[in-house]
Amino acid sequence: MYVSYLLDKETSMYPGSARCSSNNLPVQNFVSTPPYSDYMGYHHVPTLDTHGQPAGTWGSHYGPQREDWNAYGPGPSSTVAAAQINGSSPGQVSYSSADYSSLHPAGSGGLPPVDTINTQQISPNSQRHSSYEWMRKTVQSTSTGKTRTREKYRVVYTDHQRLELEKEFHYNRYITIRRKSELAANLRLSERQVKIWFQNRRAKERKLMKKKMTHFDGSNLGSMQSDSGSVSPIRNNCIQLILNLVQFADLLRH
DNA sequence: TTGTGTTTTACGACCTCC
DNA sequence: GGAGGTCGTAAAACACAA
Repeated sequence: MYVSYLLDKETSMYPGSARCSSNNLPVQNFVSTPPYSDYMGYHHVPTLDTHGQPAGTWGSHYGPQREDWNAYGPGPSSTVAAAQINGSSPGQVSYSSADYSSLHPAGSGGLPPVDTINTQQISPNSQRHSSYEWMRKTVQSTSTGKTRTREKYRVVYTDHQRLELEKEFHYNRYITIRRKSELAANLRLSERQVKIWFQNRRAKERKLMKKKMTHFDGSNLGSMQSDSGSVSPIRNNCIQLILNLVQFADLLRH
């Protein structure tokens, strides 16, 4: 599920409704959030933004992060391998209860615990990924001689992970250290992954803005609607559904 | 089915700031 | 010196036309 992708009318990205229609995203995924009325406007708020959550609602679960995946050591890779064996995607790494409990103490608030959501249900990854040959690959070296991560060159984040990251991005283009820790713990990503995701997301937005500006310079207002010229009705319905759910969640919160 | 273009993770190089 | 920023890029994942 791509909230911003849907909201920013970037139809070149996953045109149609393949992802949207394939996700039976439960309502609880849409945690109470204000409408993204100011989206696309940069509003860097360097101060801590708890998004209306009482400070510390997530508890002190700043346990050992999977920072850098232990330098690609045996730890994460073993869990990834287990995920592969179980048929789940790398982005849906199943952690041992010990790992999970260290990151998710009972009663922690904030984002909904990932395990409350059937990730197999909300993510199409299980359908997308039929080949995990990369697991067997040895260390790859590019033409420049650079080595790449052997264990996991690139994982595909679950829709839930991306949704939460996107939501956070809507609040702030720049994530605070604390929010990064919270988000990483709740999404079971490393802080490094969260940081890089935000970097890439900002780069993407700059790219989109640049693209739209070039279209705008050509006084082609029609192109602002869609790069492909038309918007799928199903996609429009998905957008409307998401907006309705966000507003509904906001109403419930108040 | 396959070729091709796009998007998504992840990294390195380089820069700035504290 | 470390953290985190941008920028450029590699390569996997994905969508889609032919």
